[in-house]
Amino acid sequence: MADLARELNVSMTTVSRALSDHFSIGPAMKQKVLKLAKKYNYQPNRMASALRKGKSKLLGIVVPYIEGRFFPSVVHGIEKAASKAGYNVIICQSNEDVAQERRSLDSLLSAQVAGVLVSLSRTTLDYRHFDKLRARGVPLVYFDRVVEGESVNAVVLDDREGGYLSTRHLLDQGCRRIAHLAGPQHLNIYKNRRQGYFDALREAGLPPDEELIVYTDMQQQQGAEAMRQLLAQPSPPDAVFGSGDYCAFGAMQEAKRQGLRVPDDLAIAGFSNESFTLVTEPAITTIDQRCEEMGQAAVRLLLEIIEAQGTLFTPRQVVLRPELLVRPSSQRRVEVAEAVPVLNGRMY
Amino acid sequence: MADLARELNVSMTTVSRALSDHFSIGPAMKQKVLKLAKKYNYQPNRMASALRKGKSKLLGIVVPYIEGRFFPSVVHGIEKAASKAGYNVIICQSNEDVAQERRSLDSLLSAQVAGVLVSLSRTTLDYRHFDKLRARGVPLVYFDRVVEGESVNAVVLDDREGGYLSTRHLLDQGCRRIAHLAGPQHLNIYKNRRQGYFDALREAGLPPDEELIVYTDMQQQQGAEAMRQLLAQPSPPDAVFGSGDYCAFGAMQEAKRQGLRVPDDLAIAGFSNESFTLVTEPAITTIDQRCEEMGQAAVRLLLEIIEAQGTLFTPRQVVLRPELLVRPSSQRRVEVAEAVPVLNGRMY
DNA sequence: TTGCTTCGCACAATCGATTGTGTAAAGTAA
DNA sequence: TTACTTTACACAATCGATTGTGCGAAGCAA
Repeated sequence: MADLARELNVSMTTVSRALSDHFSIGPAMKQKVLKLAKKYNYQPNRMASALRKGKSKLLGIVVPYIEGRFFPSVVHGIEKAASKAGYNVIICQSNEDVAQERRSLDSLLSAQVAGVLVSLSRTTLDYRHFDKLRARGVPLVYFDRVVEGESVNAVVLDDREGGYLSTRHLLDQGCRRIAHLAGPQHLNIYKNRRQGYFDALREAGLPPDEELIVYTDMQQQQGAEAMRQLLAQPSPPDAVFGSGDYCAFGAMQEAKRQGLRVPDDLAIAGFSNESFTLVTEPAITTIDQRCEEMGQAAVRLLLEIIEAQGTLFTPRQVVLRPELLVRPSSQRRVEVAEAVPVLNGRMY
Repeated sequence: MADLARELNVSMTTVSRALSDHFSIGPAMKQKVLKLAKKYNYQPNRMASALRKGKSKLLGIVVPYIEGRFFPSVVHGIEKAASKAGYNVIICQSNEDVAQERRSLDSLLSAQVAGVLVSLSRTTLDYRHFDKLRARGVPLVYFDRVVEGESVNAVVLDDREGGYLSTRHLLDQGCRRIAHLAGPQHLNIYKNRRQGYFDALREAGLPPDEELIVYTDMQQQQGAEAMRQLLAQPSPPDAVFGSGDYCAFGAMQEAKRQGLRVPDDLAIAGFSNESFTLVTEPAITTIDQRCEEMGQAAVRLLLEIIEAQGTLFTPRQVVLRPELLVRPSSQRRVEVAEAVPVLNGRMY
């Protein structure tokens, strides 16, 4: 910037203000500065700017990990929306570990991020480390795995609705003994999926049966294990709603291994729309989580808060509607033309 | 920092030097400063530090996208290694578009990153925009999709070896007319996979047959289309080596649709170890790309260059060995016990 | 005690951009 | 022409941490 100022025989003040379109700079001068800046391909030092202004153009993300289908897609959406708004994103993985989550937050704070997007680690039971953000005036938006309540900003999928839609669909297929593979209940998402399951059953006049609910850590093996358990019961289920695709798949494998036909003897539905659900045989009915929209919605909300800095901002919770994807693993009633499944993931 | 200095009745100089363990500060004072810093939970402003020192603790990543299996896993490895070394990573997506790749670089430069990791966009044919990095003294390491040559730092999978291993394996299974679904040849990875295919054929004394090579954009549909084309030939192939899992899967679907048995009538091998390859029927033989190792290796190399700043650093190319994963889609000879496939992806 | 080295710390400039305040010059109204 | 407003820009302080230089005090040998 000093070079530009020298060459134009003006002060750095003028250059700075010309570049930021300040009213006190004449249009002629603005043009000259802009042209020269382009000529020299001038790029402002954002650190210096951030230091002086106290606000950077950086957003922080803290996710449990960047693998599988869900988080990468959300991050994809976040980065897309953020870069469109002129922000860069710093990404941190908590690896499902509170301590690392805490460290990530510290790291983001010292990097002077303008705001933070968080999806809680599985081991986070105490939320005090997030207070530091508030104390420093750094806006926070949770997504997917959130702290529940009216006082936080959050973007979530309506997991209850997802659980409801899946269970309702299984009921519609004529299933009456629907088992549920539940996930860790301290995470809002799994709790809500289970709630949706309950709601659909109640609506159908079926009493919930604790025998039909198995708590798992969502892994494929545990799904298989749960299935063994369920099939050993005197009156085994005629359908399974898994809180995740991996455990649903494990359950399906075990059922097939034991000679059951899917969906005729046992209908199966999962959750998350993992890409592999499309290529299993049969393809697994699942719930799409609107990953990319979730990322974009989270960024929109965060930027809104950032722009409202100073003003009081009433915390808001954005709820996205899940989409039920009906596939052969649960389709008992309607005989559909066998569609060739097309993976819409990225090829490589 | 000013607060600490005031409370201890020393200068900020002393505080700063005590915290960075400078020799000119006495051990007693160091202890006092450290203790007070801990008490007040002091966190240095990394922007200010970076501004003064001219070097930040930020690394930039530019990838085509963050979806599918490959890039998220690499990014996962990068973030893991970087955070262990005290760095944060800023992530940018080029969306397979040169213009956006260019913008991403500018953005990272103005964020004053200490180094950049790049995987080229599919549309990048001209590499001049990377010169700006060199001009500004910002180290650059390419990974996977690289600019070829001895003069750049790069971490790649030995794609040629991968292609060789796959083709060799198919030959070992008794296949003699092995088709190849090739990818865009201006990307090193696809060119090399094809080269490995050629090498294996030559080694086996088989002349390459242009009729058996179909150029695709790696999508599932194009794989199916290619298969139709190949099966319509007078002497159709008895095996297919796809440059990617998606197109290999497309090919397999089409073959099955036309009544061929896999692997008996047609053996199939893909590339990338996409998670879905484990659950197709039959599961698809593929090549694991060592995604996470690639990310970690790239960070190691980049940090080495950063630390060697000033010193002359001879560009280095790191080559990772691919791993052939033999699965039923290509296993003609040996009858193996049917293993239950276990997805080791992240559940959700 | 003198002279010299070493230790421990402070002063002040610096990184690059921003911004409140001050001030000429130009323009306007009376 | 005088008085006043507006325009266009410069000065200098500032954000928070770092660092070359300088200086007093303590330690040591002679």
